[in-house]
Amino acid sequence: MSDNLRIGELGKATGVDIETIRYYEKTGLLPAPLRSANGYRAYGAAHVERLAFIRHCRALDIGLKDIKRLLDFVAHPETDCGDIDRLIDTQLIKVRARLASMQALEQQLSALRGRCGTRRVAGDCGILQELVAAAHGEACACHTLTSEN
Amino acid sequence: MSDNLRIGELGKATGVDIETIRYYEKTGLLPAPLRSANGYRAYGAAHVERLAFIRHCRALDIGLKDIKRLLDFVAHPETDCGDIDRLIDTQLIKVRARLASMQALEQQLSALRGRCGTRRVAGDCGILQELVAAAHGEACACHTLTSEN
DNA sequence: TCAACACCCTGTAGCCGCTACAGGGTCAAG
DNA sequence: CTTGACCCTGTAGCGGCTACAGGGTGTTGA
Repeated sequence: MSDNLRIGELGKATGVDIETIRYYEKTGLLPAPLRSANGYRAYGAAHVERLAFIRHCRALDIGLKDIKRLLDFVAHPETDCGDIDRLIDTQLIKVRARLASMQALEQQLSALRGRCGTRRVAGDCGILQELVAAAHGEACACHTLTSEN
Repeated sequence: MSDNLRIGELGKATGVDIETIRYYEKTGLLPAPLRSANGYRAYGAAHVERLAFIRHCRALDIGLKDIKRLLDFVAHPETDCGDIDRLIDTQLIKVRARLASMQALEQQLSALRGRCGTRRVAGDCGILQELVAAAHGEACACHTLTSEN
């Protein structure tokens, strides 16, 4: 049913941009499909499935290399699955760390926005003053924030 | 006092990598310093200040272009400060949007991790099964999550 | 005296995950 | 027979660094 799709149709079916699909092919993430007589790519159901999987993982912010690893696991179900746990764990740790630093960031920024007075020129701007001052202050919370990621 | 610093010293003083400092110079964010007789860059107090400001803004995840704009405001205090408000506002909106999608992400991932059973091969892995299934499911929350940023 | 070492220089290429062209071909409808 | 939507390849660019290669400088200690 979902056979012999052209790239645009595959894109619509999975919600992935055409250029991105070609990029995935180039990097080996999505196998090169057959070609129809005119040279157009002709995708089958397996491609739809695989691309949907990729997109789902990307939505989970999993890197392309890790997605490749996961796809290898799918292809070789006899492998030890502990690696999958670890992959997801690592991902979770990464995400939580970023989450924490984003929260700190949000605090800083909304505090900053609160500094804006009613003056109309940059010289009197509370935000700017705060930014300049904070760049000096060693006690600023965001200085411990930089060694994230 | 903090005059005639070499690039390594400036780096230490501000916590910015040497290569990054040179990159900032190349992109015009940090003005090119004088050179000492041997051709080494010789930084002054103004550079320390400016670089600290840049670093602080980067910690707030403000883009280099916007930092340039802020520095222009600092240099021209007579400008209308409404633009600064708007810049910070935009930044805050960006950060909050990302924060929300990161939170959704964290939920997804920790749910995923919970799916891991005690099986030892990838074929039985609950995480992998969930990922494959979720890629199909249109009802999956993370599909609405992709149009973030 | 001279070798080891830390530091500096320029320039270029690579990272990730796309995105945006340029410059062409294919094909169905009006 | 022309318009327009779609497809092709290939390359370059984005942001914000990071990592070389291939060289020079300057201090320290054997």
